[in-house]
Amino acid sequence: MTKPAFSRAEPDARRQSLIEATARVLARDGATGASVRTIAVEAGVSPGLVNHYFAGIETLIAATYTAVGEQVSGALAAAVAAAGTDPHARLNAYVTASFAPPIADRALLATWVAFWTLTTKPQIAERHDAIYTQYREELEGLLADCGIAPADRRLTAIAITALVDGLWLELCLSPDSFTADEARSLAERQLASYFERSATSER
Amino acid sequence: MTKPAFSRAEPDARRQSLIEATARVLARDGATGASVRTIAVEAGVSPGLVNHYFAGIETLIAATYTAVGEQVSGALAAAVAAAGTDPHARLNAYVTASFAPPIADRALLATWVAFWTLTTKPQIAERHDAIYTQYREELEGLLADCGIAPADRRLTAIAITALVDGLWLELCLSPDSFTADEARSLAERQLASYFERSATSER
DNA sequence: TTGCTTGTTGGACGATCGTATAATAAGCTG
DNA sequence: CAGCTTATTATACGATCGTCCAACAAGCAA
Repeated sequence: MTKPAFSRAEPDARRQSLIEATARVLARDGATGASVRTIAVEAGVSPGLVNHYFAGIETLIAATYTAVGEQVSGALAAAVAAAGTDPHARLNAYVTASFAPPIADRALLATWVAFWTLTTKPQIAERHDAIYTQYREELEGLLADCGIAPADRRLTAIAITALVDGLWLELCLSPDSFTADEARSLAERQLASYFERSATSER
Repeated sequence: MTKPAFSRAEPDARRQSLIEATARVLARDGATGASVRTIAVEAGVSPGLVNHYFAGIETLIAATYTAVGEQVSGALAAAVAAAGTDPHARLNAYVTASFAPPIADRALLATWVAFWTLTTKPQIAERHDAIYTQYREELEGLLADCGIAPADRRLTAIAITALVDGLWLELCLSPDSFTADEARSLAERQLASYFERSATSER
C-alpha cells in the first residue's frame, strides 16, 4: 500500500488550475519568467502536462488573458452593483474601482504589461481588442444611464477609459508620484466636467 | 594587402551605436527578442563586444531607456518650439504631439512596454521615475505659462499626462478603435475644460 | 619598422527555453 | 480482480540564452 504518486483531475479543472498558475507567475515574474517549467512548478504538475492541455504556451497565455480580463471585469461589475441604483453613483463606482484593490495592484500591472508585450501575436491581439471593446461597451451603458447623448457616448467612453488607464498605469508603476485618492479625485472631476458640458449644451 | 577584418571605434561612439541598435531591436522584437546576440547582429559587431562596453544586458537596456526617453523628450520640445510663442498653442502642441509620428508608433510602444516589463528591477525603475518626473515638470511649466494657478499645476499635469498616455497606449495597441484625430480632439477638449474651470473659479 | 595598448572577435560554458515522446500508473468498467 | 483508457510523469532533444575569456589585430607611439 503506497500513496498515489499523483492524482487525476477533471480536464476542465486542471485547465483552470493551469490558467490560475499562469496568472500567478505572470504577476510575480512578468512575461519573461512565464516559462512552461515555472508554470508547471506553480501548478504542482510536471512540465509535460502543460503541452497536454494547451497547444503551446502562447495558447495558455491567451486563455489566461481572457480569464484575468473576466476577473477584472467582475471586480468592476461588483463595484457597480455595490453602488446601488443611482446612475451617477454607479458610473462613479465603475471609474474609481480602478484605484483600489484588487485592480490597483503592481502585480496586476505586471500581468497586463506581459499581455501587451505579446500583442504582436495575432492570437493575443484579438483577445485585447475583444476585452477592451467590452470594457468600453459597459462604460457606454453606464454613460447612457446618466443621460449622455448617444452621439457622444463612444468618444466619452474612450476618453474616460484612457484617463483611468493612464492614472492606473502610473499609479502602479511609481506609486510615490501621486496617491490613489488623488487619482480618484481627478477621475471624478473629469466625469463632472462631462456632465457640466452636456448640461450647458442642452440649453 | 588584405582589408581590415573590423574597424576600431571611439568608445563613446561604439557605446552610442550599441544603444541605437538596442532601441531598434526593442522596437522590432520587443523585450523578448532583445538578446545580446540579436543586438550584436543589429549593431554589426560580435556578441562579446556588448559585455565589453556594458556590465550586462540590463545596464545596456537602462542606458537605452534614457536615450529613447531623451529622444521622445526632444520630439515633444521640437513640437512646442514649432508652435510659436502663444502659451496655449505651445501647450496644445505638446499634448497633441503624442498622436503623430514619431511618437504615435507601434514600435515605440513596444519599446516602452519592454521598459515597463523591467521596472521590477531598481535600476530601470529609477530611470522611469526620473523620465516621467521630467515630463510632468515640462508640462507644469507650459501650464504655468497658460495661467494655471501654482496649487493646481501638479494634479493638472498628472491628469493630462494620464489622459495622453492612455490615449496613446490604446491608439498604438489597437489603432482601429479610434483615430489619431479623435485622440487629438479629446485631449484638446480636456485642456479646454481645465481653462473653463480655472476661468470661472477666478471670478 | 617594431612594439605596445586595447578594441574586437569567435567560440566555449552551463543554464534554460519550448516541444515531443515513451513509460508509468490512476481510476473507471466489466 | 482483470483490463482498458488516458491523465500524468520523466526525460531527451535542439535551440538559444547571458556570461566569460583567450587569441587576434587595428592603430598609435617610438
